[in-house]
Amino acid sequence: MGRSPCCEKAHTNKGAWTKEEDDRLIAYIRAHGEGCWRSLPKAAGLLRCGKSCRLRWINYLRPDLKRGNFTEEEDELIIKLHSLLGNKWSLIAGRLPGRTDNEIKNYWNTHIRRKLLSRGIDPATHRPLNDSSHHNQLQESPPAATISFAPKQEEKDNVFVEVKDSKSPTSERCPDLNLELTISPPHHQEEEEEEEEEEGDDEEDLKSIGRSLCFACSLGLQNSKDCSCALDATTSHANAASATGYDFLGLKTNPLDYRSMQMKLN
DNA sequence: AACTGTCTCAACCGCATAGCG
DNA sequence: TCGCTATGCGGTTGAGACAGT
Repeated sequence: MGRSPCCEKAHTNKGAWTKEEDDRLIAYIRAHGEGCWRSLPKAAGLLRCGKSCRLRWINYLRPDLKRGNFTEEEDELIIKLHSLLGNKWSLIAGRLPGRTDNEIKNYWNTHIRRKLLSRGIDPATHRPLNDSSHHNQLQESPPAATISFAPKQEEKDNVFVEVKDSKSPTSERCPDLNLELTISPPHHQEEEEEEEEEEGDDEEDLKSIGRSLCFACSLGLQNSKDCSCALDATTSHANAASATGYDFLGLKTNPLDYRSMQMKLN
């Protein structure tokens, strides 16, 4: 037995939305706000399931959507974020105000994938296509654990961003994406990659995380009494702040800021 | 003009998980 | 603690637009 359907399919419309349906949905959300998607269709007089309403609103009707071509800067940001986060489209969308996860996912699949391939880069792994030394990592989702991206030329003398993700194909300790950022001096990426190919188990992941932050800090509890960072308190806590996403990629915003956006309804 | 192949993107589907009683 | 429901997410599909022949 499968799970029961999310709605009474016999009495719901499917497919493209009509102008009238859009108007009804917009009018209802303006009056009552988002939420209660299950009951919304009935209340709004729509013959749609709640999921469909939610998707239509989020991906198409929301007033804060940009709805234009992606800029070159957005392209590059998406590529960087994808190399760090993998196919976590909603997290990526959280970094691109006015863009939806669906839009970015489509754009990735239709444009950016091709762009990377034309550059000779595997869009799944963000490594050179002919880089056979990493063939074991050729998979649909990029290796989300311990990903580093090389700084651009002009960034090489600056800090180097390294991401530790405890949810990865090789370590499934935590059910939620838990990005832990550390900032360290520039180092030799090649060396580290070789080292990690040999390690590759949870214990080693934990060790490498522990080098930068204590457990409390890695959870974002940098003011906790449990903090036991051996490192200089100031710098380690600055790192912890970056781990919680305050300055992720220099954007200084909350990773999920779009979710907390106030609806700007007229 | 008609046909065919390709591309794009809105929408759907199913699963995971948070929240609640 | 358990079971159920609602919501969110990522993968996939398919209709329509467009380009090429």
